[in-house]
Amino acid sequence: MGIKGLTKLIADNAHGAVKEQKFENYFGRKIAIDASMSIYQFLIVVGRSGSELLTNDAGEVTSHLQGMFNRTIRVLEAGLKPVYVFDGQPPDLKKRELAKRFARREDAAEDLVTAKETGNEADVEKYSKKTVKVTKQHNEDCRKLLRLMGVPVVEAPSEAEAECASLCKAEKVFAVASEDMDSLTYGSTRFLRHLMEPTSRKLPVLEFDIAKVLEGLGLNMDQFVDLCILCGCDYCDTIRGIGPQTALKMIRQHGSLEIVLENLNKDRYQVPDPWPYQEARRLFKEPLVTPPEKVPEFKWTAPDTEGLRQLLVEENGFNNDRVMKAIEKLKVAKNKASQGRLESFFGVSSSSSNKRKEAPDSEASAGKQVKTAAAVKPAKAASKKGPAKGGKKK
DNA sequence: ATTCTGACTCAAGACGGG
DNA sequence: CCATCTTGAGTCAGAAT
DNA sequence: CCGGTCC
Repeated sequence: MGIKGLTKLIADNAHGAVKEQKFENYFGRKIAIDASMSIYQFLIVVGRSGSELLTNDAGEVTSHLQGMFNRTIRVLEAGLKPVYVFDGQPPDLKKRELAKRFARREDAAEDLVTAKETGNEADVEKYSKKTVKVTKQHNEDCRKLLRLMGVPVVEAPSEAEAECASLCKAEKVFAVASEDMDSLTYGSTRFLRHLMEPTSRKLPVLEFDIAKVLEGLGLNMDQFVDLCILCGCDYCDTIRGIGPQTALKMIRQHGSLEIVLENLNKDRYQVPDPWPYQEARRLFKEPLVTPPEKVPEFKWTAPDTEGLRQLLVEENGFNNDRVMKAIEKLKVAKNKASQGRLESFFGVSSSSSNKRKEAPDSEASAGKQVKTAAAVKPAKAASKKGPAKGGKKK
């Protein structure tokens, strides 16, 4: 579940590390996205009524396809270049955490049975959400769908978040989009939250700049990783009595987990018996990922019309007209996106952007990007609600 | 008065028509 | 050996320091 | 912008 309390800690202590951005600002950017997390959300919410989801004639769930298809079209229409990253084998250290989640799901499954028997609609709704799991089949379906849509897919050897961060560090992508704060712990240089929310919830995209996070917290990257472990992560239990506040205080004071432990009042604080912080640290700093030089260059190709029709219409009962219209959108989006990011801003082409083989959009990303961010600022101030819309959700 | 815990809750997509 | 995997935010209680 | 529908 990410890093406990890290959002608040950064908000309180590292002002300026987070910028509010607009979705449209990422035109032309390559963005790494954790696929499993998206699929999970689709299974929770798309087409659900009671404990039912969208299904094909064979009774197989299709909510994930519906969700992934539409969202990806949306993303491509906005000119973003998504790279979907799928999970591989979880590290051993995560097994205990996974077992916990498994148990929680089983409990929910029991409650669900009861709720169905007693006919309690609200409870059926509640518990069925908690029993959702992303299966291998869902992942396969989505990989197939994305490939047919011409969107690159990465299969991570282990944690998708770690792979995303690695791609970002190597500048294979501009940023990582996730809701999971441990993207930062893995070292994503640029990290986006709520990238998909603005359509549904009108939240601004939050862009975290890790360099500024470190600056604000007064830590180096190694210390930041230690801070995250001390706050609580998927790999280690927390030390009772130590939360985000004291964790930050202690790391600032002592500089590393080793020294913190040396100076820790063992009567006051009890360190969990196996507390594999060194192993956890290793997983954050040197996770199992594809070596960046072995990552093939990402390509966004034209959609395979017949393949999509076969998969969605023939095999899964999607409405033919809808699918065809959607494919048209894809084609249009592809043409629009094939122009560079700079052209979309200035209306002219920049010849310099073709020099490097891999850098058409990472060169603009480096330092100058700050200027465009500054240009956006007034817009943010102006967007301060108020006018015609009213804003009340009734 | 501050800080952490733990148990709890809630909501989560996207499109198109009126 | 098989199949596996979500997450955050907010709040409110009570306990420890 | 709200409400039903998507499969």
